Order: sequence, then structure tokens, then C-alpha cells
Amino acid sequence: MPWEPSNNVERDRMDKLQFLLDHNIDPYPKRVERTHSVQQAIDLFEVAEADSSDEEPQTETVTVAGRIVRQNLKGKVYFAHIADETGRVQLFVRINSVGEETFEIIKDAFDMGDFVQASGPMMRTRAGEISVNVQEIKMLAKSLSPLPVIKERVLEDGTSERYGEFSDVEERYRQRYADLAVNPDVREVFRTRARTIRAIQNFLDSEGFLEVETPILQPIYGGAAARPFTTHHNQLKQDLFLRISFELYLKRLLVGGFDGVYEIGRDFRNEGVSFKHNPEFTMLEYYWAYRDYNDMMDLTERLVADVAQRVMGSTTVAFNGNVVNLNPPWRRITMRDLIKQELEIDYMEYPTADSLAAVMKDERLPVKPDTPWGKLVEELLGAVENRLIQPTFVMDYPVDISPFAKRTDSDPTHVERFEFYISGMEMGNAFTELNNPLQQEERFLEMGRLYSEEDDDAAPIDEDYLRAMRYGMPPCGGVGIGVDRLVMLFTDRTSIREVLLFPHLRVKDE
RNA sequence: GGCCCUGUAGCUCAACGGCAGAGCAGUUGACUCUUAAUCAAUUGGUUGGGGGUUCGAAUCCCUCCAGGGUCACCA
Repeated sequence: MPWEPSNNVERDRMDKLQFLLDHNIDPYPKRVERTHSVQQAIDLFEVAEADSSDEEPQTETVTVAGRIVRQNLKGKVYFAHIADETGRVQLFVRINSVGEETFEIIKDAFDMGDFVQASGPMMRTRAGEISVNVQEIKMLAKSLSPLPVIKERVLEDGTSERYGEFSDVEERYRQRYADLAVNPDVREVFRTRARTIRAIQNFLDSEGFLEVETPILQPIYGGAAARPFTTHHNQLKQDLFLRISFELYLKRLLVGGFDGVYEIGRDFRNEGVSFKHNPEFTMLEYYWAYRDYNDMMDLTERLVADVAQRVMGSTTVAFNGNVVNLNPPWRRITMRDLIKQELEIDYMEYPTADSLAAVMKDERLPVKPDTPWGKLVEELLGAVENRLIQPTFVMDYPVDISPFAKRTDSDPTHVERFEFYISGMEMGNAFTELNNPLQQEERFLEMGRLYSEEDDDAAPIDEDYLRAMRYGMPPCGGVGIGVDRLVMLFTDRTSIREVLLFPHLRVKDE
């Protein structure tokens, strides 16, 4: 079914489209004659004004292009603001300048949201606003559906007050293009996101890491405890998984002789959706040969502080009402001490799942039946994570939830692993990577014994990864960081959907 | 998945058992330096879908859909 107008405004705009066609005007021409961005045009005038003692400084003719974001027809003068990505500028259109015929077309067929180009010298209106003194104006793209109307008033202190808004969260996400078109602060979030990723790359590049790309479609998934999405290659008649982590591929590259590698890309986890979980999300993982998790803590706190400095111009950020100080060094505390401190439970005193579950029940913590000991400890951490506002490395995890990490010297039930938390959110996870192929195989088998088939922790054994490790993998540390959550922190957004251009939403029947 | 909240004009919202409204946008008219322009007139609705209660439902009940919050799940 071809589209049809569904309301008055759209019907009127279809009439206007026809009006343009009737006057032999292409409402969607191929070529644009733009000579200046909006900002360049304004700069041009300001330079001319500074250089000239004349009250009405002259500039060359400029041609600017953009979307009409305000219009105001006043008899035989038409004012409009057009916006491109560099800013907005006023068009000053007099009937005397463009002729009656063109003026009629403006009056009858130009709307908010249309893209137009306008040519003329720059000028300042009597009210003082820098404007294009329009001699020629042309439709570039007719807008048929109305964008939300947001009016803006510039206050004396230079800030602007906005009237009207497009704030319905669902519609903003479903129609992100409209959200971006009318909400400049949303555009800014995604500029910050882009700068964050670039800053991460710059930092790791300067530390000597190599950026790589590894398969998203994988015959065997692994590297994390999560349910995968499955798909199928028709011609190969092969089931494939969308990756849940990069871990096992990146470590193969250390076997191959790269000493530092990183990847920024998409992970897919077939699990619940929440304010901090999207089915696909952007992960950063980096692996460093000849280093352990202490080195990775040093590197990670430097990375986050450096990226914050480059992106936000500061290493302190305001998030959700708290001021977070990202300056190294960050607090480092073992998981055992943290839980002792916060919950007054020393889980080492309860070395079996049954005894630990019993004491957790006493403390009114939720416990599911038949939960392995390591997962119980993890749930203890979950109960306190929202208290970790300032950056905190939580160190040394139970071995049975950490199949890729080396055991600590002091305690064979624990491994050299850390997660780091900022503003109550887990931001990353890291290990001193296990590089003993025989132990790695044993850990895989152990996980298979501990967890049933349905459990997310029951990952299939990746034989090829074990083969790679048997060739010899250098001692190394590895870190994974949730990039979306980092962007949330930098932009003070409390929902991951605010930092994803097109967050996953259920399909809606129209 | 459980519980709570929300869904009314293009946008933002009101009406909460008794004629479905406002501002902005739109349309018509006036205005050759406006800027949240102003002034006058005016169009626009299956109140998310379906069912029920009632003389009468946007409003109360049931159900479905979508979203948000929270809990559970989730390295």
C-alpha cells in the first residue's frame, strides 16, 4: 500500500508538493549549489564587519543550505531560520529581492522541516541578527510529515529556553531520526559517543596495541557466561552463533605473536533487557602479553581517566547526582574484604554452597536453590554493587565462576580477576589470563560438571582454542569494558538506550 | 516472567461517570526588519486494540498490545 496522508498537516503538505510540481519546481532536486556552511557564512560576515567601518559591511554572495527550523511570514517579508550541522542562520527574504512569483511560492509551499538553499550577501537586520539577505531561494527537499515543533528563545545570558518538546521516550527511540532532528542535546550524546571510541583507540594505539577485528559469526561461542543468539548459514548448512565476547579469538592472536591487541565491536547476548542491558552492545577488549592483572588495573585506570580528559575535558564527571572522580589511583579491594565490610559476611567461613546459602537466607538475601558456591558469592557482590559509586577495582573471584583466570598464590579457590565499578555499575572485567592449556582444559571440564546444560555458565568447549594454547601463549592480562556504560557515565544518561542510536524495542503493530 | 505506573489532535498536556478541550503546529485573512512575532477567524479525535458494566465510558471492570519503573534474570 502506498503511503497516504494521515492527518491535516500531511494532506496540506501533499497539496503543497503538487503546487510545486504545477509550477515546474522539482521538490527533490539532485544538485545543491551550497558555497558555505551556516557557520562559515556567519564567520564571513563577522570578519567583514570587523574589517569595515561601514555601517552595512558588504560580503560576497553566499549560498547556504539547511532545514527550516523557524519561519515567520510578515506581510511581504519572510523570515526563516535554517539549520545545518554547524548551526543556524536567519534568512531575510523580501518580496522586492526575490520577486513576487518566488515570494508566492514561499508563502504557499514552504514549511517547517523543509530543506532549502538560499543565496545572497550576508547582512545584519535592524534587530541585530546576522542574516542572509536572500536574492534567490530554492526547495531542496520537501518535508511531508511534520516534525515536532520546538520554539526557542535566546535569553540574555546566552542560554536558550525551549518551548514545546518531543519527549515521549518510546517515540524518541522508535523515530530516532526525529529525536535527533529536534533535540540537539541528543545529537551531542552521539558526538560524545564517537569521541569516546576515538579516544579509546588513540590511547591504546599510543600504548602500542594493535586494533583487530575477529569473527562475529562463530561456530562455537564462548568467553562469557551468556546465552547466545543462533543463526544458520544456508549454503554451508552450518549453525552459527553471534559472539558473546571476543576473548577466545583475541587470545589466539597473542599465540600468533601480537603482544597487545584490542577490539571494539558488538557483542550479542540473548538475555533480559534493562536500563543497562541491550541485546547487542559495544564491547572493548584488550589483551597484553607479559602483563598480569595488576598491570591491567594500572592501564585501565589510566585509560578511563585519559579518555575522560580527552572527551569531557575533565577527569571528574557528574553522574546521576554524584560527582565521580576518575583520577588514578582507584580504590582496590578484594571481593572478600568488600563483602566483609559491606555485609559483614566472610564468605570464606562458609566454604560450601549449603552453608553459604543458609547464612545468606539469614541476612534476607535472595537465594535460588541449587546455586553453586561461586555464584552465591557473586550474588553477594551483586547486593553491594550499587554502593560502589567512586571507581573501585574488586579483586580476586572464586575460581568456579572464572574459567579463564589464573589462581591466586594465596588461595587456590580464588583467581586473579577484577571487575571495576563506577557509579554503581559494573564497567569492566579482567583476568590474569590462564595460559596453561592442560589446566584450561580441566577448567572447561570442571565448568561442565558444575553447571547443567541449560545454565548460561555451561559453555561448549572450544577445542581449537585449546590447540592454539598448546602452541604456547605468553602470560598476559586481558580486560573487557562495556563501552555503552562508559558513554552513559560521560553523558550522564541513566539508561543504555539513551546512548544507543537505535535501541532494541519490541515490534509494534501499526 | 512478577508487581506498579503510563498510553487522549502532528507535538506537549487537560478533562477522571454526563456535550473531548487548551497551547504550539496547520489552514484563511492583515502586516516590507521579525525572532516563543502579533492580531482575527478556523480545520483537526475510532481517547492504543478488543470485550463488558451502565440510560450514558477517555473515565469503572476484563483482556490484548506497546512503553517506563522495580524485582527476578544477566560476568
